[in-house]
Amino acid sequence: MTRSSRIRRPATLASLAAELGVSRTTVSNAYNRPDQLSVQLRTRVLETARRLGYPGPDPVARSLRTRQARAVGLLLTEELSFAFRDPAALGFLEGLAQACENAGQGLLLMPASRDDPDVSTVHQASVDGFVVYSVPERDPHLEAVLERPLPTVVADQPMNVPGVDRVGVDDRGGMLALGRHLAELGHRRIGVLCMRLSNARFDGYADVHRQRRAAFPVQRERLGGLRDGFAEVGLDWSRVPVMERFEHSVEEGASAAAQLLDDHPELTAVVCTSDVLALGALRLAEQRGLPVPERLTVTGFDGVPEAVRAGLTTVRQPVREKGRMAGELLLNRGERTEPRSVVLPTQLVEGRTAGPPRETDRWFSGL
Amino acid sequence: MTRSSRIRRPATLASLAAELGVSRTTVSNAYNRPDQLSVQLRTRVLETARRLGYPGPDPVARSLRTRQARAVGLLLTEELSFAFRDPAALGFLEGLAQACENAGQGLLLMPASRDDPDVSTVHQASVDGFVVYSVPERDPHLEAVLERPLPTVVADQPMNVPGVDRVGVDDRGGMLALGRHLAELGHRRIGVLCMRLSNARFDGYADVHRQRRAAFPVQRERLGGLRDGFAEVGLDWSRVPVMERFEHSVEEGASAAAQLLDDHPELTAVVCTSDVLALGALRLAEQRGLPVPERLTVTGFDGVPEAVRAGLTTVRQPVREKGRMAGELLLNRGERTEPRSVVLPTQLVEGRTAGPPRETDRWFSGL
DNA sequence: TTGAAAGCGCTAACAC
DNA sequence: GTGTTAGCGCTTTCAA
Repeated sequence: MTRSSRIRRPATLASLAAELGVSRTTVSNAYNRPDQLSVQLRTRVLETARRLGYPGPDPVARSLRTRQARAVGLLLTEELSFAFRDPAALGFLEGLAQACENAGQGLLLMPASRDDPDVSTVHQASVDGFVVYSVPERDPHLEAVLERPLPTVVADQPMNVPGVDRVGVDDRGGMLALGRHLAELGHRRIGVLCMRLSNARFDGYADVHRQRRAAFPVQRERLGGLRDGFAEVGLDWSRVPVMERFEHSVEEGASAAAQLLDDHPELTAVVCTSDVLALGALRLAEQRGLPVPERLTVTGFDGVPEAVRAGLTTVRQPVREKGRMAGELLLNRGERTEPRSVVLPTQLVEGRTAGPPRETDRWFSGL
Repeated sequence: MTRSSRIRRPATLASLAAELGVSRTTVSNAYNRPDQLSVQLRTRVLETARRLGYPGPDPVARSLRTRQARAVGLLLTEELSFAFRDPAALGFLEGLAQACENAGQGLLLMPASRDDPDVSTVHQASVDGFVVYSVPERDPHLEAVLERPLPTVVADQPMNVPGVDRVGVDDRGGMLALGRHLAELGHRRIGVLCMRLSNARFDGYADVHRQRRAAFPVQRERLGGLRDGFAEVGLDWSRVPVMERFEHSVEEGASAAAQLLDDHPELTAVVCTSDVLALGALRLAEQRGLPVPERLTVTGFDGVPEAVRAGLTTVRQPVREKGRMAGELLLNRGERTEPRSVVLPTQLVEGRTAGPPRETDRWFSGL
C-alpha cells in the first residue's frame, strides 16, 4: 500500500493531549520548549506520539499561528527549468540556496512562466519573503509579489522598485572597461549581440531607439557602457549594428553571429552581452574558419565557468555572491527601515579571444 | 521605507467583509469562485480590497483549511548547492521542476546537510509530498520524511523503502553492457573509479567486502553489472582494483586515476561509475601524455552534456526523464494504492575514449 | 510545571 | 446569490 495521500492527520496535538490526559500546551511544549516540562513527561509524550503515529506539529498550522513559514520564495520569469540551464542563473541560485541553508530556510521555486498571466502561484506561496531574479519591468508576477505584505529583494532587474531592496552588479562599468580595452586594441568596426530587450518576441537589429526603450535595464546598461567606452575614441554608436536575440542559448548566439557577419563582413569584433551568446559566436567563427582573435575578436559578459574554460575575454560578475547577498538582504534585515541597494563590482577578464585587428583590416577601416 | 517585514496583515478577509457589510463567504467566493456572485458585487469586493490594501487570502490559512500547500518538497542529502554543481543532479532537478511547473506546484528545496542531524527543516516543510533524491540508506532526513503522513517518491536510492514509490534507472544493465563491450574489445586488466560507498569519509581501495556493504545501492549495482559483464570472459573480480572517492568532482577523479595508475601501471582501461570521475581520469591521462584510447581506455556513466561533448564512452541515463517521472509519480497518483516502481532504461554510448588495448598490452596480459 | 482561553485567517457545507 | 456555522491544528499569553 502506498503511504496515504491527502489524509487528514492520523492524530493531532489535541488528540494526543487527550490520550495522555494533559493539556495541549504541554504537548506543544514537548516539541517546542523541552525545558518547560520534566524529562519523563516529555519522553512519555514523545513515546505516545510514536505509538499513535502522531507526526509532530503540523507545519501549516504552526505557520499560521507563528506567522513564519521558514522559506523564501524565488521568482524567475522564465520557465522554472531555465534556471537550471542558464549558467549565470545557476550561479545565482547556488549562492541564494547557500544563504537560505545557512539561515535554515527553505527555498521555494515558484512556477511563473512568462506568457502565463496566472499569478496564482505567487498568491499561494507560503513564504516569509521573496527574491525576484531578473524580471522585466512591469512584470505581472512581480506586481503580484509586491502586493503581498512581505519583504522582497530584487536581483538585477528591474531597477528602482520603490521601497524594495536590490542587489545588482556594475554592468555599465564592466562594459565600459571592455569597450575601452577593445578600442585600445584598435577595433573600430564592431558588432554587438545582445539578449532580449522586450517581452515581445523579436530577433533582429535593435536600433538606438529600441535600445533606449528596452524593458531590461541590465541590457540597457551593458550596451550603454559599451557605447561610452567607444565614444571616447569617437565611434558613432548609431552605426554599430546590434543584433538582438529573444532566446538565450549558444545556438541563438551562433545564428545571430552568422547573420551579423553576413551583413557586416567588415567587422573586426563581435561584442556579446552574455557569455552564452559569445560561446555561440565562437562556435560560428570556428565553423567558418575565422581564426579568433586573429581574424575576429569575440567577447562575452558574465564570466561563467564554461566561458572561462574556453578562454573567452569577458567581464566577470560575481553571480554566486549576488545570490548570497540577495538572501542576506532578505534574511538579515533586522529592523532596518530604509531600502538598501547593493552593487557588486565587475572585472574585465582578458582571455584569448580578443586581440588587435589584422593590419589589413586596420587599413580597411581607415586607421 | 522598506516594505514591512513580519507584519500582521493590514486587512483580513473578515475585516474586508465587515467593511463591505457582507459575509466572509462572499469575499472568499469573490476570490475563489467568481461564478458564485454577481459581477458587480465581485468588482466591488475587489475594489474595496485594493483600497484597504487587502492582499488576497492568506496562503497559509488557506492551506490549513484546504490541506493543500501546492508545493512539493525536495530532499537532497548534500549541501543544497551541490545540486547545482553536479550535472546529473541538475538534469534531475530540471525534469522535476518541469513536472511541478506543469502541475502548478512550487518546488521547495529543503536544506538538509549530510552531517547535520537536525531534521527540523523536514518537519517544517509545508508541502503536499516529498521527492527524495539519491540519499543513503538509513538517512535521518529520509526517516523524518517517512514519518510525515505525506506521499513520497524516492529517486535512485535507497531501494526498497516500504510503501514508497521509486524511480530509478537500469544501473546494472547499463554497466553490464559496458563491461561486455570492453571485454569484447579485449580488455582484461581494468581498474575502477567509484563514488562514495559509505557515509563515513573514505578514499582508497574498496575490496569486495566493502563493495557488498555499500550504503549506496546505485554504486553497488553499477559495480555489480560491471563484474557480471567481465565474469563472462572469466575475469576474477576480486583482483580488480576499485578506487573509491568520497567527494564527487573532476579533481578527485583525476587524483583517483593517478593513484590507480601509479599502483597498477598495467591497466588498459579505467572504468568510472560516473562521468564526472571519468572526466577527471581523462584529464589525468592528458597530463601524463597517455593517449586515449590507444594507450588507455576511459569510460563513464550518466551521459551528462560535458561528457558527451568530450566524446566519452559512457552509459547514458535519462536524468531529466527521471526527474519528470518522479514528479509525475508524486503528482498524478490518483487513488492508486499500490506503490509503483519505475526503472528507466540506460544505453551504452560509444564515444571516442574506448578502444582495443595495444598489441603489446595484449601480449603482456597473456591474450 | 501545567492548564484554560483565545485566536491565527480562511473555506465549505448547508440553509436561506 | 448570500449568510451561518463549524472547524483546519496549532501557539501563546496569562493564571494557577
